[in-house]
Amino acid sequence: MLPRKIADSTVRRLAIYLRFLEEFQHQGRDTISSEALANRAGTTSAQVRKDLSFFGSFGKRGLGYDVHALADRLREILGLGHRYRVIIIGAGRLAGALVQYAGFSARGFEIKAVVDRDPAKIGHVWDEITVEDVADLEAIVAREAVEIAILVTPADPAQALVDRLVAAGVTAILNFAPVQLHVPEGVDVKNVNLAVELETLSYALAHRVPR
Amino acid sequence: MLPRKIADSTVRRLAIYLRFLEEFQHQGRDTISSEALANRAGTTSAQVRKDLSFFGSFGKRGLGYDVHALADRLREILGLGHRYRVIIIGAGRLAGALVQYAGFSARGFEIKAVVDRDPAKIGHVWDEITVEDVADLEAIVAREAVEIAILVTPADPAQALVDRLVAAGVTAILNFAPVQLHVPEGVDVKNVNLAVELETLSYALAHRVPR
DNA sequence: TCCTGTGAATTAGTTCACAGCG
DNA sequence: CGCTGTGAACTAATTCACAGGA
Repeated sequence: MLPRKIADSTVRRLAIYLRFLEEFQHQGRDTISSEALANRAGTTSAQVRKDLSFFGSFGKRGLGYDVHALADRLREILGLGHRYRVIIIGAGRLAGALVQYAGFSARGFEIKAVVDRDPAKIGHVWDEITVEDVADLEAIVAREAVEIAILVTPADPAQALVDRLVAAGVTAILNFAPVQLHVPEGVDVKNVNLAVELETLSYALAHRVPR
Repeated sequence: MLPRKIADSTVRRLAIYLRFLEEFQHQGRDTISSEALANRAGTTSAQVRKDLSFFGSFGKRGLGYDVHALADRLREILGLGHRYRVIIIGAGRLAGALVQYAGFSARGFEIKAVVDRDPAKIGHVWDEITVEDVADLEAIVAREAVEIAILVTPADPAQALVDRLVAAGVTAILNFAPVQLHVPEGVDVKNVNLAVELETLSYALAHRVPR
C-alpha cells in the first residue's frame, strides 16, 4: 500500500477523481471507465489509469471501475478515512470563508479553533467557534489535539507562528501567507498564493497570440 | 518579447521572485544574487537563472541582478504593467475575502463588480461595491469593460455562467468552483481548489514515514 | 574572483500502444 | 470485443557544471 514517492501532480488528480466519483455515485452510476473519468477531470484516460496503477489495479478489463469501490480506495489512499482537527491562525475574511467552507467538513477536516492577535476580533463567535487569543496558541493546540494548521496571516508574523505551531506538535500546515516557511524535517507545508494565480492569468493575457 | 512556450511552473516562480524583489527593494538593497533570491523563494540558484534566461539576460556576472531593474522587467513579463478590470461571480464569504484582499489591488487587479443570484445578497455594499443581479451579467461586463472573471459559485451553475462570460467577451477566468470548465480556444482558465490542497496535506500525513 | 548564462546531463512526468483478462 | 494495466517511448522540467564577462 506504500509505493514510494508519488508525484504531487498525481495526488492532486486523485483528489479530483474522487470528487467526480462521488458525483457519479450520487447519480446512481456504479461503473465508470477511465475515459469517462478523464473527460470529467480534464485529463486523459491513460493518465487516469497510470495514476491509479501506482496503488494497485482496481478496474475490470472490458468494464471499467466500480464507482463505489474506487471512491473508497481513493479516500483510503488520500488518508481521508478519519477526521482531522484543524486550527486557523488569523481571523480575517479569508479565515471566515474557510470556517464556513462546506468542502472542508465534508472531507473530514474539522475546524476546532481560530486565533488572532487583534483584541477587537478575540471573543467573536463564528459558526460556533469563538476566536481566541493567539497568545494561548500552544494551550489551544494541545486542548484540541490539532493536527493541521491553516495559516492566514500577513507575511511578517508567519514564520514565528509556524515555529510555535511546530514546537506545539503540528506537522501539517496550509500556508496562505506569501512567504517561504522554514520547517524541520517531518513537517509538511503546502503553499497557496491567490495573487500568484491571478498573475499567471495576467501572463497568459499578456502573451496571448491575437486571434 | 515572445519566447517559446514557457512552463506554468516557471511563470509561477517569476511571480514569486517579483514578490521578494519588491521586499528587497523596500529594504533598500539594490543588488541581489540568484542564490539569495533562490533562498527566499525556496528554490535553487540554477532554477532562478534558468527561469530568467528564457526572457533575456538581466544580470551582471560577478555581481548579481539589479533589484529595481529586474522587478520592472518581471512586471513587464507578467503583464502587470497596467490595471485589470475584474468581476467576481458569486457573493459568498470567499468572494468577500477576495474583494478586500489587498494583494489583488496592489498588483493592479481592480474589482469592479460583484454579482449573485440571491436576492438577499443583491444590493448589499461591500467595500464600495454594490452586489448586483447576475441576470444583468452581460450588461455589467460591458459597462465595466471587464477582462477577468473570478468564479466563486457552487459547481452546478458554473459552466452556464462561464458560457455567458465568454459570450460577453471575458477571456480569462480564475475558477474556484470544483468543476472542469469547457471554454473555447483563446480563453484561459486557472483552477483553484482549496479542498484539493488540504487533501494533498492529508495524503502526506497518511504516508509519512514515522520518525 | 565572483556570479551569470546556458548547453548538456539527468530526472520527472506524460503519452503511446498493445498484451491480456473479463 | 472493450477497457485495463503497464512497459517503452517520448516530452518536459530540473540540475549540473563550466565557460566567460564584470
